[in-house]
Amino acid sequence: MVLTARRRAIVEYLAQAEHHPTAAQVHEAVPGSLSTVYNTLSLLQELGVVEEIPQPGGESRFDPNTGPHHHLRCVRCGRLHDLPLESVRVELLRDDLSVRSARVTFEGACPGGCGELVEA
Amino acid sequence: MVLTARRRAIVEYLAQAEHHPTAAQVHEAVPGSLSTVYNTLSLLQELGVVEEIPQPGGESRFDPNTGPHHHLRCVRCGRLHDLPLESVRVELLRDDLSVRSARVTFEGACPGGCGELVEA
DNA sequence: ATGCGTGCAAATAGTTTGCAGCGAG
DNA sequence: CTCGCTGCAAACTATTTGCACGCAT
Repeated sequence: MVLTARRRAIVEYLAQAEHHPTAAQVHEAVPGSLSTVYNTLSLLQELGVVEEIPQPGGESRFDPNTGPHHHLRCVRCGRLHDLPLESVRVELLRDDLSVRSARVTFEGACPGGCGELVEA
Repeated sequence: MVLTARRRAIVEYLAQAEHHPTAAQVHEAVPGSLSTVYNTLSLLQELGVVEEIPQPGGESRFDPNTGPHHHLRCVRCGRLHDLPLESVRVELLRDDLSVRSARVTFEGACPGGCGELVEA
């Protein structure tokens, strides 16, 4: 596979956007067709550098974050923010379950408040 | 709105199934059309007695659990199990964020192991 | 008689795929 | 020349909606 200018643009947009864009948002932000966006996104998923995060009732968001971490979803604007592993403590208070990982999603407000009331 | 026999059957199936069925699974389990299943499920969501849990790459699952709780997704069979609030401890180690709730999803194995390797 | 639940079929949204063309190595 | 990225259009899956019928009040 080739790291073309188009693909680089998509990766860079994902990496630079702080809000885990939808496929449509990627398509708006970088030139190219929507199918190329989807193709690239699933390619990136196979490479393990991007993760799909399905949203209740809507479009999936795509998380360019390699390692495990947690999320804060803003209940006002729907944006998804990363929270580093170290800022959350999770503990499973049972020893009868075999578990490999834990992901926490908080619901709350954008750090510092968010301007828009809708999807951005 | 009326609690018909059909609706009661859907609610009871959801309540009794331990694995958070998909809409298709509900449809297989109770008589009636698929659209009625969807209609009823979204009705139940509006009433706040059922919650949609979108899955990566597939169909949403529906959780008949009223209150907040956590989940364990089996990486083998895809089933989603409930974990009561008390069996998990979550702590946000920052005070600059305003947060209303936290949901934890563990990835691991079915409690006691699961028979099927696929979706059930 | 009215209202609402139901089911069919059609519509929609999001995503995937087939295929032809083209540009880079 | 060849390989594979790209984009259009068509296919597909999951879900929603429009509409007509029928039962229960």
